[in-house]
Amino acid sequence: MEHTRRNKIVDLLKSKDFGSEVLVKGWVRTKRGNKNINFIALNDGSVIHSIQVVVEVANFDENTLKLVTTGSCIAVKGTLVESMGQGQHVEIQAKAIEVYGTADNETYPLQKKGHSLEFLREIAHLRPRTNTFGAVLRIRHAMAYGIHKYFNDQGFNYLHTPIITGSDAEGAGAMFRVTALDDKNPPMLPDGHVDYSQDFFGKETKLTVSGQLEAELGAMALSLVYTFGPTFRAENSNTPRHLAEFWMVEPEMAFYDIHDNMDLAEDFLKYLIQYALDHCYDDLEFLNKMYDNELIDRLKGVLECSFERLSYTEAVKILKASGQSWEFPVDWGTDLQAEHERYLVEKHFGKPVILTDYPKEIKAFYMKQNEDGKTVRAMDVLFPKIGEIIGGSQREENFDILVKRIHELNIPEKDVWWYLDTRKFGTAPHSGFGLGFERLILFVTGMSNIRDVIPFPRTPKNAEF
RNA sequence: UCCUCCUUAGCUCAGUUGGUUAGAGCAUCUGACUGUUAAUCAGAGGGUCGCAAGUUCAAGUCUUGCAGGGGGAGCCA
Repeated sequence: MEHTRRNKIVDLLKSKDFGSEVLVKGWVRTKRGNKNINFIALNDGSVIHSIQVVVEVANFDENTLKLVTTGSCIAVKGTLVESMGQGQHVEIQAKAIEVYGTADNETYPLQKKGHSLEFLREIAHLRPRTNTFGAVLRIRHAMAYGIHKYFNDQGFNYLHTPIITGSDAEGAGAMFRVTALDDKNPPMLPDGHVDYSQDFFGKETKLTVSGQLEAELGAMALSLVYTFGPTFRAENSNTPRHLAEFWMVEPEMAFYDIHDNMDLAEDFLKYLIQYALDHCYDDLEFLNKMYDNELIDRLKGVLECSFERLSYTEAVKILKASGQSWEFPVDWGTDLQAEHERYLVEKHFGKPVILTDYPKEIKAFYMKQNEDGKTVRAMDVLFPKIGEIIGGSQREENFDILVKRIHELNIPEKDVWWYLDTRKFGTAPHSGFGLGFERLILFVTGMSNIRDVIPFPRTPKNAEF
């Protein structure tokens, strides 16, 4: 049995090659039947559907069949036939079964019946074997591939930015420290602080919160670059939209202004959603049926509309004129709250919204300042259900203005000298944005908790598996 | 981190104003059934009621603390 190439279930389910000999290997979802005939639903993860294996009990060793239980892993050699039953077109008449791995029914946690997502989070090592997580993980893969394909086709270069960083300049949140010092007896300075000059890198280092600053360095040579890698935030965020370890996509484009940036963001998101509909329809259909009846309609809706683009200032006017009562008051100069963003996206416009030109005080130092002296060329893409999916901006390319802003915010110039050098030598107008990969997967799958769209979520108080 | 709700069988949950031996469905096990579709039917086993303390003649039920989880908020992607 080992020497024959196995057939993938995704291919067999589409096959009309009845009578051919096939070999399938996978995990048993259910076995049912009577003392004469058994039906095994076998899944190998190649597709959400299982294939039905028909077993004439008389032809098999009773002890072998006893080991074929929900969760066990088996290989089946048999004949592909047209199904006599109602639920499927093809099935396999089994000739030989080899059990690779048993799964004790008394202790195997996954049942034939549905489980709560909360319970499955506690057994994240086994949840990929469920229909739901199979679907989510296949979609996640397709989106990762689609991202690379999109940027490659557009002439972007995939730039690997560092995971370990010595700069704390992004200001995107609390960071995890990286150290090789003895945690029981670290070298100390006279002032009582740890002496990181004796650490592995000779300075204090952290896990990155963003690859953007380094991506800008790449864009100042290759014109079009993007990063796609893990990102870490040590914030104590306990929400269905935050992870301590997540994946972020950050394109950075020389010679793009804020409008080019918005065009790219919109086209990029639509491409990915179309890619999911084209390549993951079975999985989307399952998720649409089981979790979110409006999922596929919502995805198609995004493709059909053009994103509403307006300035922060205009948004504030709309919110003030809305007559809604807010938990947090709307006022020019304060950041918009989730309730405000939701109103704009879900009630007022009923489609994705791109907000631009925010007050500079509530945005990062590197964003390009407008002539009004008050706002910066930021752009946030807001999506229904999940809120901010993309945050980006045109970058400040003027050396003097950027240095002045850095001083205003008390960012040590010595930490970002290399970043400032790009504005000193051959500076160029440029733009970029960050897409939270898991937030994209949330939107595309219709899942409602970000912990269910990454295989092994890292959140406060949880680094299991 | 804040607000709020939850924690009872392997899973999902019910459990009345505090009162005898804590229930159901599914799962598991045993048996029946010649093609099933979350198979069906019959029977059986399965519980430190999250942990700790308190109130009470009596606590799954009331109080306090702790832990874990859900939802909302903040931080953000």
